[in-house]
Amino acid sequence: MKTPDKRDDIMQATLELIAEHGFHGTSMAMIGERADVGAGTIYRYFKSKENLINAVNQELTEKIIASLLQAGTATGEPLRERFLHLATGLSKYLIDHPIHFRFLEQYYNSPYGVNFRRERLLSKSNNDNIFRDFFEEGVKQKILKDLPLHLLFALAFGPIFAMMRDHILGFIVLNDTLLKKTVEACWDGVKR
Amino acid sequence: MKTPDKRDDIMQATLELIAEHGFHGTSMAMIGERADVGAGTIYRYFKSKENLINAVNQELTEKIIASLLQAGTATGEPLRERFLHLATGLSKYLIDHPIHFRFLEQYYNSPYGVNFRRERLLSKSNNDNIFRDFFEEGVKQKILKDLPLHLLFALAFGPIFAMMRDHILGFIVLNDTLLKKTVEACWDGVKR
Amino acid sequence: MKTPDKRDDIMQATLELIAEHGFHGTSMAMIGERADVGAGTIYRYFKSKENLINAVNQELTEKIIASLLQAGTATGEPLRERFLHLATGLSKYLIDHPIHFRFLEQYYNSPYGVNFRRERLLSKSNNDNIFRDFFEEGVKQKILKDLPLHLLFALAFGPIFAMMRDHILGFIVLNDTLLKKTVEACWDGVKR
Amino acid sequence: MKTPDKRDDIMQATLELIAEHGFHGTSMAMIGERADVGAGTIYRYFKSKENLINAVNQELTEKIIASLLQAGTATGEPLRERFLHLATGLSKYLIDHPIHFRFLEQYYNSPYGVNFRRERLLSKSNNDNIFRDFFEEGVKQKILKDLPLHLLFALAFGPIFAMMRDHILGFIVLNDTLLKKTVEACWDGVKR
DNA sequence: CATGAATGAGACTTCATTCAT
DNA sequence: GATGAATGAAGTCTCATTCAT
Repeated sequence: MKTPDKRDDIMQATLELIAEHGFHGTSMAMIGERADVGAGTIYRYFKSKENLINAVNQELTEKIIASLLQAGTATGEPLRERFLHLATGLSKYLIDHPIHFRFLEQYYNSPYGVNFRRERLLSKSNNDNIFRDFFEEGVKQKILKDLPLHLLFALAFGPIFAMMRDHILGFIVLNDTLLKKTVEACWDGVKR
Repeated sequence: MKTPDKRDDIMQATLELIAEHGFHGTSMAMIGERADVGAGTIYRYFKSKENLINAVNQELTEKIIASLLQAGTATGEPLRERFLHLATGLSKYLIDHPIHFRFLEQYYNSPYGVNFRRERLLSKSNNDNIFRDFFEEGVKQKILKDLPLHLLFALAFGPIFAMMRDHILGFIVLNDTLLKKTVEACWDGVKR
Repeated sequence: MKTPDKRDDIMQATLELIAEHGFHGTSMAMIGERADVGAGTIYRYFKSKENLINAVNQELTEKIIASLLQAGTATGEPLRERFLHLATGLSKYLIDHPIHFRFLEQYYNSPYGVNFRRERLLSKSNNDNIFRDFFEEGVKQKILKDLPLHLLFALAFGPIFAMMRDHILGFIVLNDTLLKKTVEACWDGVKR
Repeated sequence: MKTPDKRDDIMQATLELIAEHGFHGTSMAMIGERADVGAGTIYRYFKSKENLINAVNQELTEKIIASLLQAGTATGEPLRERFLHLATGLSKYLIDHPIHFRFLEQYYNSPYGVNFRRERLLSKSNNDNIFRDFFEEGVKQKILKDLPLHLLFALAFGPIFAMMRDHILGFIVLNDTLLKKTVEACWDGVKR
């Protein structure tokens, strides 16, 4: 049975391989092999390796946002609850998809990614931006510390990314209790 | 008479280029050119590219630790003061040496670095380990949250690393006030 | 459609160049050029230079053995006749293929070859081993001198290899009469 | 205490290293180190690597000839005795100096050596040539087979060189009895 | 004289990309 | 459309040779 969509196979193979072997450890031949596709075929769907990787990044980002939007709570709830929901949702997503996290780390530390990196999750042009909305409202309500948005973002999610690295390396074993405590600690960091 | 500077020139060139172009974006030829040295000369001082990069990493790590030890405060002081000192010292070092930060990020995301990554700053074998001592004491005194060391570390310094990324990209402009607030917010994250 | 000849072209080019310029005098670029093939193409067929050279050696060895088996005489014949057949066959093959002889000399004097060298023609594991069989039977029948197999081999074929060297250098011009006399002289050396 | 003659040290180091690691496995740096001499110093005594190696070859050849001349027997003796003396002397020399043999094999199979190879031991210009004298006289007296000198040489010494290779590789263990038998077998090969 | 640091040509090998089938 | 054989630029590393000290 043929796979319905070769494009998806290629992207999935790319995601896995780059998460595992890093950027330059992944050759187009490897991707072709894993996706069960001729090396040349990749170029029917993507103009270049850079292009392919950017596409994977984009898709991943969209998936995460979608997941967060779904997990997002009604704007009516107290800000603290909304934060806990958001941060827990993000954490759980990353824990469930460590490969996505590994890929994004590789991506943002590559020459390809550095150009894309600018203003992703906090971008003004991104109307769906849940994070921006959340932080702006929190500052206005004087519930969050009076700091630039980027700093609030760093305080809120920096620990979660750092935690993920240790989790993937096996330095910590996360469970619901531990995760809950950590997310609450993040709240302590941003709340006034 | 030997030119002991040549070794330093090579390491400096490596540091800058890798910070700028990443790991695989930096060729030995580029390093040689920037250091004003024949490509083959590098191999008189370092056995391989990997070796050279490990040496740069080591030197950088030592410099940072030295800087922190110097900035470290007497153990007699209250824990909160010690933390603010430590975190501010680290932040200032990184802000003053953004290239060091960029290099280390590249390093820890490379196949070379991943082996070194394990337990560096928190290593038991590292007797000078200021961070470990600090966190262990804080937990014992019930001043810090009762969490695994790695998580405390993530809460305390995750925001600082995230902040550095945005700072380097120019998304935030840091001054002493802002830095002070951020570091205090980190304390809020870890304190009980 | 695949070009199965390309692999042969590469092996032929390797054979000729190494026979002529020796092992380290032959670069992969030279091989590519002579075979009318991009340098990188060689690596589609052979994992490394060492690999390629081993393959050429193997093929050559097989060809020689095949040629000898074909020239080999019925085991019923007198031992002397069998020897003359064998030695003449080998000599003629080498005279007809001086390049093969040059290559093998290079090969057995290279670090690559030295590992292969052990027990090739006399190997117990080589079931087709005509030489071993011949010598063992000759000793048992008390027709050949009572000496270790390796020494019998040296007595029988040492002169032929030495002759080949002089022949290739043009010091001697061989004809059938001369060859016949030489081979008979070799028999005088091994017979009791 | 300083070594009286650096030139000799360099040649000795070259001899040993090339015998052991082959031609291209021996770098000028290695030679310098083994000879306890700066790499650049070698060039005070020898114009180039090729030059140095040719010098070693020359010296070795002279040593062997000298050794043979010394071991050579009075021309009055029967030819058979003279041959046994000669061949045994050569064999013993090579067995006692396996490194010399290894070097010469490397040398004659290198692009450097191939140019020198022409007419060494049988050279007309070499007045001391014991071998040539011996064979010519033997043919004239109708004691040796009526064959070109090169072929007689191949028959007489080809087995000895082949034997040496196996001896060095450890395939045969030579003792006086075995050597005597082999040398006599060589005589069987050349005598009429 | 002696040194050995410095050099750069050149070796082997990989890989993103192309193109004939 | 799909393929994968072919390519050649570029990367890491070695080493014979030079030259300032």
